[in-house]
Amino acid sequence: MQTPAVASALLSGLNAQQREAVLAADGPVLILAGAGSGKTRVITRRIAHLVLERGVPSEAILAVTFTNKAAAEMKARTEALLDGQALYAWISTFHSLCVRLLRREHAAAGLPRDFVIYDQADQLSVVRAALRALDLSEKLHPPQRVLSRISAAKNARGRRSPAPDAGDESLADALHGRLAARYQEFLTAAQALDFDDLLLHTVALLSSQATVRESYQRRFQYLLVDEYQDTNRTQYELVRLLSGARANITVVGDEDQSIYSWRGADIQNILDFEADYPGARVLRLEENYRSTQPILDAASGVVAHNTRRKGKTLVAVQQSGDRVLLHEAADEFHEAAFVVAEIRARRGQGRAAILYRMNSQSRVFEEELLRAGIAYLVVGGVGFYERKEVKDVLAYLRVVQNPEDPVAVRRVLNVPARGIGARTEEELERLAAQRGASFWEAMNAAVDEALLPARAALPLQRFRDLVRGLQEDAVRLGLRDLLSRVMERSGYSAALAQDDGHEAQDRLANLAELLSAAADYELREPEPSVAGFLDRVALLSDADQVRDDARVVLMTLHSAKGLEFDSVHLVGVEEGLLPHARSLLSEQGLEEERRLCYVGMTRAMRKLTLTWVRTRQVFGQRRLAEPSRFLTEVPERCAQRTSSERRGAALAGQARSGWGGREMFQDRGTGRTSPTAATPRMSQSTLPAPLRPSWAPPTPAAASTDGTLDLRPGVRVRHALFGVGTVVRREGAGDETKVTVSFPGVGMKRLVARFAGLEPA
DNA sequence: GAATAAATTGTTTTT
DNA sequence: CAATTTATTC
Repeated sequence: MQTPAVASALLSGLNAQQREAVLAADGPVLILAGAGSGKTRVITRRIAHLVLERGVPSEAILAVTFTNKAAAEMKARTEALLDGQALYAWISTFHSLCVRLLRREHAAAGLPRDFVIYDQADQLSVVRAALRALDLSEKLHPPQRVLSRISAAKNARGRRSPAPDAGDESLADALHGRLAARYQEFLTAAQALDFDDLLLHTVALLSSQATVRESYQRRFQYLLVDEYQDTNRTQYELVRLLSGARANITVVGDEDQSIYSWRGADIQNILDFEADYPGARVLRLEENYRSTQPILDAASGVVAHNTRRKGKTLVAVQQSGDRVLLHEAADEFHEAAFVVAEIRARRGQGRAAILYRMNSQSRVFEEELLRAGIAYLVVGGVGFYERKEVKDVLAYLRVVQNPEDPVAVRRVLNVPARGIGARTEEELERLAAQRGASFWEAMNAAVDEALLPARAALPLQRFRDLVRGLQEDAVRLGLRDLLSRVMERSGYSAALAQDDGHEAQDRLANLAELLSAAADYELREPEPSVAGFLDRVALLSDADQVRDDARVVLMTLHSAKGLEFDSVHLVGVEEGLLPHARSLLSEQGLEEERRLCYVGMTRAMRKLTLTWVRTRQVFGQRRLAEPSRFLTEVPERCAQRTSSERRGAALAGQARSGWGGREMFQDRGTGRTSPTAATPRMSQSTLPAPLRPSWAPPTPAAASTDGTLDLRPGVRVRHALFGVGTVVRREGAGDETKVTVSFPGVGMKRLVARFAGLEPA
């Protein structure tokens, strides 16, 4: 029913295996897609094929990925194939799919309409509260461990994966049971769902409510799941429930890239697919388009040492290429110097990545890059939305939306300092427990019934008035304006503005950036809302920060999955680091580390370098390091070895000599840029520029600044953070214009007009 | 109650 | 080593 032209366009440039995958008939399909085998290409073309040639309405298609970035890319690439036809398919992450579903069906799911999502930091405060309630010490029960046990228990009920440490004493189990119960009570009281709950509630909804289940099964006739090897048990069930008896399900995955078992991912899901979905077709994509043969040989050589795998043979399309460079450095500083020198030498030859096992390894590389005047982007670590000031202001937003959220309330109760101390807080917690009321209710009672001395009650009352006032504002203001109001009325920005230290300035800049992000969201989203913004922020992942225009990117091996770079530098390839010491306890742990190494190596398109050091500073002490066992698994025929005495030293010298320049540096985590004149120290300094996560297309440059704004001295202007002020002085012209503005109650501020976002007042 | 100084303590990976 | 928690002073 379609023209042959379209059909051939969809299949052009595909190999036989890929075509088969695109054209596969209805029913369950498992695509074992090796690294770099054109997996996304196959998925997008399959969707387009369903729509264009099989006449499937696009809204009947559901595609699930693990990161927002992957979802955005899949959507964009599919749209490009549809010849202008609108795409109504749901393409999203597991977690946003669940949020979307639960918000629509909150009544059937038995959830409050405005439930909030707790991220890990929030979860940890809940665990601490549970420990306090049961009078247990954090020393004996590290909140982090408690949390992972709770999470494991929540997901483990059922078929596979026996409880993680089954040999535990029943006493400890009982204790954990009580902790888990308390934890869940607190979440319910706060009308909050954690990441696990999002999935679990969706599964519960679909399995208990036949009408709801059937309506979605009817709607989603075709289901595609990416990175199937990383699904956990709950995600597995969700997929099963949605695919129904029809089972038009296509899953794509690679058991060699399963690296999230510690988060509950069950490699068995992909290994058992054929048993779970009888009659499944299994297709293999074994032609690699990304890497050169030596890189592939090296990576395959490593992963071949694993036993639990289906096994496949990847063949590179690009036959020739440089050997893999294996480099030994004296210490981490030499290692960084060597890597940076390499990156510098390959400047102009595409994107480079520095991949490491843990975030703390990034620092030395950042310093070296800074010194060399090379712009870079650090993904993960302390991300933008994890910064204190950002979390604080967002917590205000949460309180305004839902004052029953005690984690948020207690976070901002005394921030900035307003005379509500630990004593008062404890008193309120006790009162809440005693009356079986929420923290917020207890606070109201304390104020209204004068249960506390005036000295404590007065600031509490002022805090309550603040929240109530903001709640009124929330009714009429948009997100950005509300946020701005929060910063202003809470005194948060004023408190920061009074402190003229470096740090406070950076924080102000971050808040300005948060405002930009909010404005950006409002502009882009068809139906912007406070809840929607908070949802999005909570579900943002590190990998979402990766911007395609960053030439040098630093990140963990985990974050690198699904990405590719012209050159990859896998650093710290040492025993205890990769494989990590904590994973050596079990054979499975070791195998996962090996897969991690494999994932890192296969990110490289043309050039791969593995480095390790002889000594490394750990615990603040210099330790001897040992080359990773994985290095011995790299076949010698595709390797070239060097060490820091020779080439590294020479290149390092070169790197040091080439200082300075006028490069733009990208700041950690946020991807914003700031001009730096070769500052030898690490700089957190920033100028506000719109935060633009990679899943959002760039905004047209037009409506950003208004050059028309009159900034002569005496003019009154409004600033998002500082409120209304009077221009005192103006310097420079055009983009360089700087103004000094006097804000009552804040003081004099010198602002770059282009970035300050001033409005006439 | 808040701001500083001192001490302690822990480091995998994260939707 | 750095980041966070705890003691001390104002």
